[in-house]
Amino acid sequence: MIDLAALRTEPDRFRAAFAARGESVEVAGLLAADEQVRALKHRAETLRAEVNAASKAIGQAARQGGSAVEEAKAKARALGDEAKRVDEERDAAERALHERLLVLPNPCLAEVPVGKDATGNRVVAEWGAKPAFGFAPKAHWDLGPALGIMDFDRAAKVAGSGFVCLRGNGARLSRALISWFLDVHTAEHGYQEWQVPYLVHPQCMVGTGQLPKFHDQFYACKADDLVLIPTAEVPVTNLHTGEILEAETLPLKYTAHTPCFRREAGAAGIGTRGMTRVHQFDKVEVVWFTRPETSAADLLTLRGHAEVLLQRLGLHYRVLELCTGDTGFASAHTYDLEVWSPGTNSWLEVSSCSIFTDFQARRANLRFREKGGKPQFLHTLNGSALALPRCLIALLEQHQQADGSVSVPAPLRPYLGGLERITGNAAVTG
RNA sequence: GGAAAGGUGGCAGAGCGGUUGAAUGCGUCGGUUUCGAAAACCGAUAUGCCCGCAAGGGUAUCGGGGGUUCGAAUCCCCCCCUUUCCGCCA
Repeated sequence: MIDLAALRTEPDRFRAAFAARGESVEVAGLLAADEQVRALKHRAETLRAEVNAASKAIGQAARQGGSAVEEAKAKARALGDEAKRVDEERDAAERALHERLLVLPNPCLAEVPVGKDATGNRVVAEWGAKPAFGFAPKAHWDLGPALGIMDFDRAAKVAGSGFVCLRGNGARLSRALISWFLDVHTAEHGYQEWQVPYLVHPQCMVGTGQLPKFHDQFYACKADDLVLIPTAEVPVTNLHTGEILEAETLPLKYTAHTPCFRREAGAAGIGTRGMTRVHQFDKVEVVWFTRPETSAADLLTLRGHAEVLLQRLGLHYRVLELCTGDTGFASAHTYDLEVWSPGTNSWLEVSSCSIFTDFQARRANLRFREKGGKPQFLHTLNGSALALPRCLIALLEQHQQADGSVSVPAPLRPYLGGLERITGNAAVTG
């Protein structure tokens, strides 16, 4: 959520920021509504002060056995009714304004390139090179089933389209990636590992920015008023809701592996073959709660934590800096990591690293305090490190061999009992 | 799911219709004392919003929401959470 006080003092900055995102926002209307709310608030509080003073006087008079008590009560009652009426008016106006604020996106940082859509994104780094094959590389939807490690048909049987089963060494490889990611983050990058709920209160989704605007993008359990998380970002970012953290504890760096559930409404048909876009996938996420002064630099550090994983897996990838028109609703600056998929001849997003400035902190009420200072909103950052299915796709496709087998990158071998190569497993291909 | 007991400031824990934003203790911070420290003593110590240059003032908040009342942490209703017991169960 944006800072209303800031909107008041520099409306033009916000106008420009919204325009850069391609959003038309009626700033003047917002300011007028804000003005109205403030006026109502002032009136309501003034009236309430009068009621409180009258009540206090009645209490004193009653104790002294005054005679005018009944008369004073009637007067106070009338005053109280008026105060209540104005307060209800104030409440309605305040709610309406709040709803309008909740659908406003976060202004992007000044250095973010201005652009209309994905075509305005810039490639800012590229690592490795496209692997050269002496044969026609296969796509994972051929490779996986042939190796008996991926099963789309049976997933469809139990859950419909948009799901995948991993099997045997496929399942084990996925588990190895998760464990290795978490181990690197906790042992080398200073993160603390969490296991968190996969079902959360809708309010958490407001905190991170998915609600109220993107309500059709995730699964909801209406009977229990809970939603399935679309990313670990949601439960992890909301962990410290309502708390005031001591400044010296920052940055808090958390990592969590969770499944992620996404309806992908409206995405049917585009790039949905195989497991590039599925309704359920695993992901290791990293989240920072940090100070405003360091957050911009922290984003690069966080991005590095995701990149090093791809490097050690020997996977060719590139880094995209998203332009204003393609940056997500809550983010102020985003880098996407895209890994090369030779089988589909395309780049696949395996990580999105973002700084949210104080946007989520305002929504989720995340604050910190310097010693002796006032509480202030902290900054949140997060990134995938990394998303499993697309890592798996790139790994299989980039490391595939002429005979259809796949070589296992060295860091993962200890997690696979020393396995160096995945070959067809006759025992489970039935 | 059933029964019971609870949810009060950073923590512990009083308060159960009238200057109670809330006793007391602990913790924390500042001061006195000390060569220094401990102890002791003195003082300070919630958050949001509004008005104000400030000092300060106002308002709201005692799990959440509604109600009764001139006035609610205190009374009533609904919901949530915690603990214990029973049931069920990985």
